[in-house]
Amino acid sequence: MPDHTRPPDKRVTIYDVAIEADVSPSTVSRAFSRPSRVNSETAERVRQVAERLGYRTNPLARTLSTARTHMIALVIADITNPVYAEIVRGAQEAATDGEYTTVLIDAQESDRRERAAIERTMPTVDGIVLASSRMSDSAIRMFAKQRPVVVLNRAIADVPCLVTDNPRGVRRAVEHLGELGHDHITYVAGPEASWPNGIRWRSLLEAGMELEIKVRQIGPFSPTIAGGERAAEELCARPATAVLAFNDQMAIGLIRGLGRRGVDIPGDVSIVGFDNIVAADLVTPGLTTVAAPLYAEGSAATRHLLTMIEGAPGHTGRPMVLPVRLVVRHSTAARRSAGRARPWVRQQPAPDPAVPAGWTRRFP
Amino acid sequence: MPDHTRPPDKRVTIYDVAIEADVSPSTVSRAFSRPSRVNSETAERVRQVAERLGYRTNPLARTLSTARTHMIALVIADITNPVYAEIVRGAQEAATDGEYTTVLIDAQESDRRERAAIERTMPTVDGIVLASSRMSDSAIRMFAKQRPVVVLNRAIADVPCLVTDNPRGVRRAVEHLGELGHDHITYVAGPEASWPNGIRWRSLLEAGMELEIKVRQIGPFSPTIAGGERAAEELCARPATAVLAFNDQMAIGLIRGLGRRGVDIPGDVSIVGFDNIVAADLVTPGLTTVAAPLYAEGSAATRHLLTMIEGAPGHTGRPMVLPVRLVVRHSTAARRSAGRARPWVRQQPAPDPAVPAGWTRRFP
DNA sequence: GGCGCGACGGCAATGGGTTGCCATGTATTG
DNA sequence: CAATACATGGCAACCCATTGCCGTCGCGCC
Repeated sequence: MPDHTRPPDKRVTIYDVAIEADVSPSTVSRAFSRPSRVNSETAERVRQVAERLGYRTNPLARTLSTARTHMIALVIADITNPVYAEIVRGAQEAATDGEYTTVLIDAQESDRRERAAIERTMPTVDGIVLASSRMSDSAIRMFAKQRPVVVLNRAIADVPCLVTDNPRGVRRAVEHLGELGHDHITYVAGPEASWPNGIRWRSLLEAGMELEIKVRQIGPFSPTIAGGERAAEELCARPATAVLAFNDQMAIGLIRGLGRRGVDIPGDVSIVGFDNIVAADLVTPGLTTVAAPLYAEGSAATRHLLTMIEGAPGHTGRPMVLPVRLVVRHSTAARRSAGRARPWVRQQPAPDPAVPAGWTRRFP
Repeated sequence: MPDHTRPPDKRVTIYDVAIEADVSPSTVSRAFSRPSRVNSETAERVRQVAERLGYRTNPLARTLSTARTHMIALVIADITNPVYAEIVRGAQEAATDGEYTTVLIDAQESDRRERAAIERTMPTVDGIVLASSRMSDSAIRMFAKQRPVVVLNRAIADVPCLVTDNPRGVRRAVEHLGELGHDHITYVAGPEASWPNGIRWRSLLEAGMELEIKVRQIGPFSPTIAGGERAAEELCARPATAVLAFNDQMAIGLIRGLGRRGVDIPGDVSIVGFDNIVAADLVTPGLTTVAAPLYAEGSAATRHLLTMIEGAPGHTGRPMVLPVRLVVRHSTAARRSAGRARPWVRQQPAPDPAVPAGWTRRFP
């Protein structure tokens, strides 16, 4: 029969179980945390009593003596960017498998916020996965000294890193554009603090060199749709026939921004993005983009972090690299004219179909 | 000068500060946790010593005696659904303002996972925000007995709830469709375990009754783009001229699924969604949808949770309700013919523009 | 029989703040 | 001036599980 005497708000502790099972609290503790250290019959009895009393080990108390919280922090640059959804999922799955809980930190693309949040959270987590950090290398190294850290999408000496194969991704994109007859590619840059931004540009320089395709850069712009739309403005001043955007959100912004100005995609300009977010398949035209195994990124980074927390040394040589692939959709096409890039023909943009008065056209 | 004698791996505790400041540990503790309880000069001195020694209060230790972890759990149905991004952001912002840390739990649309994750996390958080829970009312009530809980997008008696004004949203959508000449609306249902799904359908019934518009329902389907595409198949068997989808993702799936079958949107069918996710503005045609103040939802729910954690009673009357508004884009239009719904003219779907051989057409 | 060893379980310290209660000293009030 | 109130700070118990160390006991071996 259930125990109605004990006030229900009082937690059951190992001491309660100890009294009931007629052993010492340490035995109860050991019965759970190191069963091999106690006679199996005793352990069984303790477990039964614990069950009967509804004992649940208090993770907070455990934390205090073991100095392990069984929590990890996952820091992402911008939760609004759908790339992170799959990364988060992969990380959570891996963490849960290892009996760890994930604390998500959204840095909102801000170095300052990121640092502040990590500093606040650091004491309560056993390790950190930094996905696309905007902090400086030295800041990251500092954190890495205090806790196990795995860095995603960035290579930093002496810190375990996991990156996608940006050079190959860029190379594939450039080859693709080259095959379509493009001999100039404009890179639309994302945040300067973003490591992938740097490596993508450098990879583009290199690929351009090898394949004899001229490259140039505009930006930086915010890595968002709005950022891409701003880039579209700028691009109008210096037209291009092929564009490689830092990420899909910017590429989508470009498609929209250029589209509104009457530029035909892919007729006038071919556009390639990075990430293969869901929306890449939703815009018109569908966006050609370099896809990365997002789920695997989150999962692998987290698994590696957990081994480090368990005491493994942490893979600090060259970064582990994950493969990418080019997904071709409809935002890229053969170059229309073989001559020099000519100013775009400004067509009349399609007029906005009438909307009943009184209805909001766009949500601000 | 810095202290080089103390081993660097040893944390500075209140005891160290106490000795150095020549007060008792309790005074140090109070200097930080209840400054009013100690002379301001003493407090200042303690703070300076603490600063000099690099003391940082250990949240884990605090946790053990106060039984407050200063963490809350935010449970969302599917991190892949962009609606949650803004909700998460609002929640995080509010939590951070209140010095709380957020643990994100992605239930992956599964009742079972959701329960399991909450049970695991419960002991380490002070409260829970349930955004679009798929659990049963009774399960939620059970959790609510153990910890402060605020429920988002759902109304449950005796549990503080926050909902958006679904009836009004539906009403607006129906009025809009009515003005466009539609006299039949098909509701494409989402998960049965989703509360908004139920209320939206009921609201539609009611609005239809009042405005003399016939309604019917198909589904349920998964609340994803894929789900919407499946719904499109089914819809082809029983054509409609106006569709209200459970959410934007399904609506987008419908647009694509129907589009592929040569159905003209909005010419043949008008489609309205819910949520106003970013992608609603990206698809062609742009999706008319009912927008909710997502950031405010997350923020308000969290703020309310924090007051409950601080001891406030929790608003358990009728749920608090947040306003919505209809965002009209291009997926809705005047009904083409005034007669009965006629079978759709199956146009030839636009052929897929050629793609260089060897390139992946779509990322699986 | 004597010695050594392993299995088992208990004691008590530990982790780092928090807080109820009491002691002291100062300020206020009648 | 006595009496009460308040401000301040210390003591020690407490939160709860973990773990190093030690004692006991039984068994096996020489």
